[in-house]
Amino acid sequence: MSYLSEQQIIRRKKLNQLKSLGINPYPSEEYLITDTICKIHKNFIEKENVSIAGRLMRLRILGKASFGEIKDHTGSIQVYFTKNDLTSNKMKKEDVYDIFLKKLLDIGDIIGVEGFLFKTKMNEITIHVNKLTLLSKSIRPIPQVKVDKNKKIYDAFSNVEQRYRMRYVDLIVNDDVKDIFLKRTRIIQEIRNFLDKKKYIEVDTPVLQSIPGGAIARPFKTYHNALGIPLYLRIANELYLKRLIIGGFHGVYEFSRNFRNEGMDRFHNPEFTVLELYVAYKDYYWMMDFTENMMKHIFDLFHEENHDINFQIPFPRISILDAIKKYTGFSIKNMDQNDLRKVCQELHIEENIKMSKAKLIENIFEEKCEKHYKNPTFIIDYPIVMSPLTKKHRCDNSLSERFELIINGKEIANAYSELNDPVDQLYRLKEQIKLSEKKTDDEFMLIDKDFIRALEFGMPPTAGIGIGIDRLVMLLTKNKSIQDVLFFPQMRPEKKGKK
RNA sequence: GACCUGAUAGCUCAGCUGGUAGAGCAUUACACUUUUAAUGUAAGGGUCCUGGGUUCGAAUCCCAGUCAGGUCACCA
Repeated sequence: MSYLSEQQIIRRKKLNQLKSLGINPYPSEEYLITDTICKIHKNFIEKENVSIAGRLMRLRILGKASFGEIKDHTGSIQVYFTKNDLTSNKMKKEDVYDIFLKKLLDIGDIIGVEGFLFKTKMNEITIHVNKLTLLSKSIRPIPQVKVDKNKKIYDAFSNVEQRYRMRYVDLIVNDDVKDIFLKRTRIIQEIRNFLDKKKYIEVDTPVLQSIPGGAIARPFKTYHNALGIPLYLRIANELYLKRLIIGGFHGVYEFSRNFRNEGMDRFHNPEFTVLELYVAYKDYYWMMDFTENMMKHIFDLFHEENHDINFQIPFPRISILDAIKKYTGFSIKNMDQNDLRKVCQELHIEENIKMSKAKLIENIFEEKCEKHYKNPTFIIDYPIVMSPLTKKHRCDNSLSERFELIINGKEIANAYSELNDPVDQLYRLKEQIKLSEKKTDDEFMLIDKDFIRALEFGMPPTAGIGIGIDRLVMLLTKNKSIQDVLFFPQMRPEKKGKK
């Protein structure tokens, strides 16, 4: 047990005093609530009796009367206690105010109050409490954030490390944090509704995979004891959704938690959420139209009023080669690796002999072009070498039928006409391995032969898309770090001995 | 992985060129029956992130480490 602070010791003493007075600080009975705080504010009726429960956020004791503030999941309300009127179960009336309320109750405790509504002379809706019930004792002090009339915040609980490590405290104390996560949930619900209305089927596919496919990334590795085999946490679910399209589903989607064992920064968490959608008999042009409509629907519902991004449709469609030409002056079509390296040198972009054509082109685009696309823009027709799971472009063998949606200079979605030629697919995956083996010989660069087998049975022409949900939520809530849109972002373990 | 910045009371922070640690809120005690950043008086509360070093003396200077944030690198 680590050392306890003075305040923790005091609260533990109070806990024992409560018990010795016959008050259970953690009662098990249901507590009957008649109203939420939000409802009381909306439908105020003078003298109406109410019963609510929540966390005591503030307590101002002024002699024989006191004011407090109680917060539930819908809001906060002022409560008023007087020595004459306050009662509680299992306690003599004369002790309730002087001992229970004044000495044993703490800010942070979860309490239930019954009483009638009135307005103070400051015109604030308040509950005149007749009966006070302790529902859960808090033995650790919460940060005291104060807000004045002008909504100015004092002593905000603002240490980011503590906020992420103790998100529960962050949520108790910082109201705007909860709003971000409620919005995240509503965005996901709205996307789900949109897809369900189109009769696409929400599915679950394996998180534990023996061959981590569908992307190139370092996976997390684990081990199945009974089977005696290594398993990997999925880096993508793409190959499984395509198997379902082969199996006859016309459209499938999954909000996929993916795991990648790579660096972390404000855009990358080791686990993150992607919406993957695959629709049979469609191509990437159709998918662009679809994406535009879905995004517009979501933006109309959720974007902040003062957003400086213009979400008007249609979104411009620009080929990646044109984008590069526009922002660098170089026409890189048909360039080989050597030429591309020269271009990189001239543009002062890092390059080396080990980088593939695909990597070099990607670097040029990311360094010189991506940041210019603030408003939603489709970047289309990526060179085929960059896209091993994508169909060759119908008009140009060197290109693929792929697009990315860029918003605010960041990739939000990645989509293509899915490659359904099993022979070509096998060839391209082998090429991919050749390229990557130059850099690393990690064992996870295996070909998913079952996926090739599935393709051999025939996959309809299919359009697929992956949308980065975390980044979408960041965009719509105007947060600059992925950690702010994840309840529990990944952190290194805390030091031992920390209180 | 590299560089920059930071870590002091429960929370938010101050602490100068080295001299045994301060404020506000919170806590404790007293007063106060309409407060709302309640007020007044008094009190308590610290592994100054950890470990070394320099020094008569280190929160402060130096070295190493831990954790966090930022920038870059990595990342289809």
